[in-house]
Amino acid sequence: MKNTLVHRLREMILSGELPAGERLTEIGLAEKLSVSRTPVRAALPILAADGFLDTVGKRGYKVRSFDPEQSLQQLELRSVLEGLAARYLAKKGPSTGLIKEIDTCLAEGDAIFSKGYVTEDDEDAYGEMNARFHSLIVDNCGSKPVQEMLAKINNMPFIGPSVLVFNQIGLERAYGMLFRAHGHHHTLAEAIRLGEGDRAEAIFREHGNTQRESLFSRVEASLEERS
Amino acid sequence: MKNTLVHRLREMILSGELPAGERLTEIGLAEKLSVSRTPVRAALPILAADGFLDTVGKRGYKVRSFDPEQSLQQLELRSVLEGLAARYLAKKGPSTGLIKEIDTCLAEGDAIFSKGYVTEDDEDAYGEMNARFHSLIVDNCGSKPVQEMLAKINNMPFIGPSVLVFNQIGLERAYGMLFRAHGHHHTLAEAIRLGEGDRAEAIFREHGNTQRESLFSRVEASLEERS
DNA sequence: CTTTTTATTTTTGTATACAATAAATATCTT
DNA sequence: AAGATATTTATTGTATACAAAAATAAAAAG
Repeated sequence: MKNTLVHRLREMILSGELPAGERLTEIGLAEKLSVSRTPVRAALPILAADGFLDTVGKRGYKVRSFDPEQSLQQLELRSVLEGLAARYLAKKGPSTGLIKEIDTCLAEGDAIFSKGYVTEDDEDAYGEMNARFHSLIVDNCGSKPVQEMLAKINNMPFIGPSVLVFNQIGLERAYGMLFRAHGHHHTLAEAIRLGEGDRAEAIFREHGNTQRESLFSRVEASLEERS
Repeated sequence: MKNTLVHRLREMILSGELPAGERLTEIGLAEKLSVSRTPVRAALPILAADGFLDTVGKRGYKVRSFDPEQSLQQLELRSVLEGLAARYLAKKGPSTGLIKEIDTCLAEGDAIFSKGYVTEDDEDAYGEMNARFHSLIVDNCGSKPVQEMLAKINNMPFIGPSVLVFNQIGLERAYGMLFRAHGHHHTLAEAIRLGEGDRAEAIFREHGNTQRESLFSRVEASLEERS
């Protein structure tokens, strides 16, 4: 993304500087950000389309309130779409180059878990690999509409890959969770190789439950933080 | 929608006045439409987000080329999401009021097909009822993310409910197609009533194939038209 | 005192001017 | 003449002024 202003506003919303429910006027934001109305006018519809803002009547926007239930639904939606992508990929059959890249991801994960525990550094490495693995599936599924939808979902608040951080839940718990998720990666890769579309889709849907667990932890942590 | 300019541009794209691949500059469009750059500047990102335009580099947009394959993928994506909505609805159980509204749709459809044939007027009535039926499922599925995604898909070119018109394929063929689709509605309603989420989802996915057939016909017709 | 109408204020919609940047062309050096 | 560099041109980014519309407040009528 190039537009720096939508990023600034995203951060302000996620950090709570712009609290949920707050009404946003072009003039007010322009003054607060020391720019003219024109760029904020360009940024607001984008943020609304990304799910950060709600339109209030036909006049202006307000910060969308954070709804944990809705975040879970977003997460599930992503799993469904990724499942569909996996089905497509299994159906058409992955290229040999793609299989190699997938195997690289699997090997990296195996290396991490072979120790029997995970460190904080491992989490970063796993997160990077995990994102790459998912991208491999989605980018090669052959359906641009699915890709674009997933890109939008990944831009939505609270569920993008970047927030799947595990450092708030304890390393022991993270180990089990990540290990299980990595197991899904293995079985998914197998299903794709074998051309088993139904199975690939089912695995990815179940895979989402792992992420859901992580989000629950995150919500709990953020709630404790505010008390 | 309020923004009349995006509508005008949509029409110009769909009608071919702005041919696929054409580069769009703010100043050029502003002159052609006799407005200033400001409103077109607001409209272009919206059209891009809706899938009518592609970004060319970091500088401007071009009209996205019409790809039949991609339209089919969009259609399938919609079926998958509607299937998910149907699953949700079946899982949580529909309210009695909702069941009544669904039954009303079913009865309207039955009345249309009881004659054994369809007229052009019937097509309008069926189309209206069909849209209402689908809305009932989606609006009551309980997942705002799914609803918003479907709203976006319905805004995309060539697959919105409004283009599911059948007057180009002959009334005999339309009868069979619509009758089959209506049968899906019946079985779907039953699955929802019985709380059979898996079945509801499967039916709606299959339901999409009917629409796919209609789109094929439409594409053929539009290709013949241009020759 | 309530309701309707009118005036005021707030906020968004549009137009235009200017600045910044990327693309294209021309110029210069070797 | 080829490549690199400067200059020009085209196009988007930003700021500001003004117009239109909507919300709010005030005033008048019943």
